[in-house]
Amino acid sequence: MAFGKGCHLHLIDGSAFIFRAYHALPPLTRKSDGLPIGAVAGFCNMLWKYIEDAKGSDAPTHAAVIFDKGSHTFRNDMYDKYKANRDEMPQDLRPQMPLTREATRAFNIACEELEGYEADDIIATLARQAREAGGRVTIISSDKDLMQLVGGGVEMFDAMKNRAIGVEEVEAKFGVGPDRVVDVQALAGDSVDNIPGAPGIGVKTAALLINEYGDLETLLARASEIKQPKRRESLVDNADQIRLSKQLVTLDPQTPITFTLDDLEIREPLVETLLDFLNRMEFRTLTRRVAEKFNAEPPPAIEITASTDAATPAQDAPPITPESYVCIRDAKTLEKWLDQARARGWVAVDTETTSLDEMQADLVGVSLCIKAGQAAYIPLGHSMGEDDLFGGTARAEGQMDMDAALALLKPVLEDDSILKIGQNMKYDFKIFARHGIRVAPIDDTMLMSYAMFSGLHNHGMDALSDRYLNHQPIPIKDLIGSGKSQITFDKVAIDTATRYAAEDADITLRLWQQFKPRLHREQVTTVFETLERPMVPVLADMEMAGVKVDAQVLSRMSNAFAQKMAGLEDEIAQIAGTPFNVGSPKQLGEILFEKMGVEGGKKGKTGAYGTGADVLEDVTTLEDVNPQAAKLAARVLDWRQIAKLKSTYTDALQTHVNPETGRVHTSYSIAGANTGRLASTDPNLQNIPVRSEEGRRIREAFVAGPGMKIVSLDYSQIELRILAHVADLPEMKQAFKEGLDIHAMTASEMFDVPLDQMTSDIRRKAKAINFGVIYGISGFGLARNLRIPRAEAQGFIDRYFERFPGIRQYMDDTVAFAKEHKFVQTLFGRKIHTPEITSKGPSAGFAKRAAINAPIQGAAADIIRRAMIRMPAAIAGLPATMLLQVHDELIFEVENGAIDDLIAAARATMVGAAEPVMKLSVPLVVDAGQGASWAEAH
DNA sequence: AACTTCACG
DNA sequence: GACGTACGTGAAGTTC
Repeated sequence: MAFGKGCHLHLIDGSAFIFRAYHALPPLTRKSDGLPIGAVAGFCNMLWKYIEDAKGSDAPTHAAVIFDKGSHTFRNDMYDKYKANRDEMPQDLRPQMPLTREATRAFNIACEELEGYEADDIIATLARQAREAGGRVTIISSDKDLMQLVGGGVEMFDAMKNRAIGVEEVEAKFGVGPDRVVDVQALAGDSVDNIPGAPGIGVKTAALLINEYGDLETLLARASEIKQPKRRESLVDNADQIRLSKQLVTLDPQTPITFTLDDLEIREPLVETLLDFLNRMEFRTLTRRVAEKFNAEPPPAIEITASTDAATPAQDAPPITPESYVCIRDAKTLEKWLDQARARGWVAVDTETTSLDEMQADLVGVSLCIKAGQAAYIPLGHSMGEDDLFGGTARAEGQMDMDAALALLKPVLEDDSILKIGQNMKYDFKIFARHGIRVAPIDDTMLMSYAMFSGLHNHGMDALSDRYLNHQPIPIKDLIGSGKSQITFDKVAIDTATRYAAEDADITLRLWQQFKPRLHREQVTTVFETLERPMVPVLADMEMAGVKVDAQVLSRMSNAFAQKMAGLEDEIAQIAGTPFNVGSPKQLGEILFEKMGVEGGKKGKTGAYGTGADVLEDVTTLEDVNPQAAKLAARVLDWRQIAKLKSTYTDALQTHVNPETGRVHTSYSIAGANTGRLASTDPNLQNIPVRSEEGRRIREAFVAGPGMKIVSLDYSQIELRILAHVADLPEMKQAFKEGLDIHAMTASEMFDVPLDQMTSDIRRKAKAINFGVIYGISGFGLARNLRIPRAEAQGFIDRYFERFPGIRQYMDDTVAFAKEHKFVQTLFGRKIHTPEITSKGPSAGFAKRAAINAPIQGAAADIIRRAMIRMPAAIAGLPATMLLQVHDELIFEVENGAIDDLIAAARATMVGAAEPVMKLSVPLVVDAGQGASWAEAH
């Protein structure tokens, strides 16, 4: 079809795709030969996503990917410094360039480039031709240099933000229409491309001038009339340079291309060619996806031969074949399998249940694996798929009696000489514990992965299997469905369940065989054995104990909150002049910043006004300017606080009270947070309110049983103490040894104020700085936190570094270490990987601060883990139970008569938790509290 | 499912 | 001249 009216041309900025892919991904290499391949992988994924996304109602009729060719263009002949400040192309990107062209052709998309011209010029030429032919054009790019082309049927599309860029967006960015963009760019220049422009004039000023004088030539002609001396001189003195800049930024719409628009017509991918290319690149996931999409058979995976990578599955491991798994239906067969486990000394174990909540889940079956490929499933609680006449479910045929099977399993699961291997063993541990079996000893592939790879990827079975076994397990959704029609596992047919469940045990064993030797190579065996694995029984016991929560107290609070909210809603509707959903930030933003005319509303990346608490607090100060809005903001803040307390706490907590135990049982994820911290879920009991008076009252509902009290012990300033130790800060260490107020001491050092003349405001500032340092301080962040000018904040930081030179050293050393090794380490050897540390752009800043914070937050996490692991022995014999951990705090339930003993024993354990492996140069201090509720104990 | 907001250390 | 930043989490509600 000839290009013409009604046609729609997509032009993809290929170089932008490549660089985005390169910087977004870690430096991946092809497994078989180590060829750098990350950018190609990202590029292919982006192209694939583009193709999928472009299939909508506004689908293109023609499309092409346009690349830059070489680095020398006609602009270099005009100006030899053009793009001269660009870094050389990274070494590992260079060999990927031709592959991106090959990839484009493999997807059967037109692929064009032209010697001596930039991709932007070709795009300009094609856009012009398409417009002249009466068609429409969409440029897939967010490059500002292309914005001059927008308008009259040409628009841009930012594929990352999923956002169209039309005339309005261009005007928002440059302050002028697309036809004057080059004038503004000529004046403002561009440090990235080394366009000189007019010194001292940026986009804002340039737009102002162009809007006033109409265009660049008029402006330059009348430059002498400009009042501001700086601007006038800059324009008068640099007129030639500005004209040159304009030539440099203006795209050439007449490049001598040798193809026509008709050549760019959309073509279906040639499936075989495409799959062959993807397979040669060894992109497993994408190959599979593409094959699935076209219902094609994926080509046989490339054989990996010359690899020393431990990720290569053992040569002798048979392929994973779910059809070969055994279903154990009688005692004799089970005994045979258990004998195998006894003979080998290990067995991989996995349980299937009816729920993810271990406290409510019923056991449905157990799977075992004793050797890669040799796995079995023991169905124990399967029912018929359909309900019977009486609304109950009949037990499925061919299953062992549950008690009989567990009686055979128990001696093996509790046998000291047989290692039980699991993936996320805490889950199975709890299931078995509810049947009177304490599984030990254990290994856990999830925790092994966490010890070795924290920060690199998550540690779920699907991710590990895909990554380390090159195998995608049967998705659970295939068995039980999803959403409303989801069924419980006991309803799954036994033969289907056998394939799924035994596969999990098989995968777990294979992962374990691969990980076990690698723990040593990665030098994290001690971390795994002293900080990860022992947490499993400790946390399982805490979770099973649960904490008593008085639902009546919560219910009363919920009712009170509901009344208060209703009152506030009425008041808010009245101030706004119209009722609206107060819980909708979008509606609130529109009312505040449009209807009520509050100025300075800032839109986020989705185009919605920000209405966070800090923004609303600023609005409340506008009493004189806009009293109605100030009042509205204040009421909304009140409403928000109560709504949060009600929905997240007083309402939700009630639903988490277990009907059998009358207590709330959280679940801790051991491998959730990168730094070694735990995370609490379902419900999260690590973020129960405390900072506000109203919120703190929720803790009154966390109570002790009759004759008992809640006891709380928390580390005082543990992260600052660790910082003082690792960064070697003599003044701070001394202050901790003397038991001084550390924030007051910091303030005194920094602001030269004697301790006896300290004010709370100065101390507050020092406290914010102390925290800031732990987080990888920046002037901007501190300024925002303290609500002071940025320059002042920067002054504080400079002074802090001057007074505590060890800090700067620590930060520099940590970042340098991270850059060299791609991980950082805690005092106890825990590794936290920081793959982003070498990336460019904003993510580099994030990675840096995370790298600075991780060893400190991580060491604190290590220390409380050590205390928790020792705690059961330390308090054995006392009528006390450890219930909760909140990062630096442990909460116990203790009989009244044993409170002092408990505090003494637990405090000693916590204070000495770093020893004997680590002798800190600062003391650890533990504060204790007690009471009828958590509110009183804290 | 993504985004925004807000609770904690 | 402009941009975009404090570290680590989980849950609820709205919007698409």
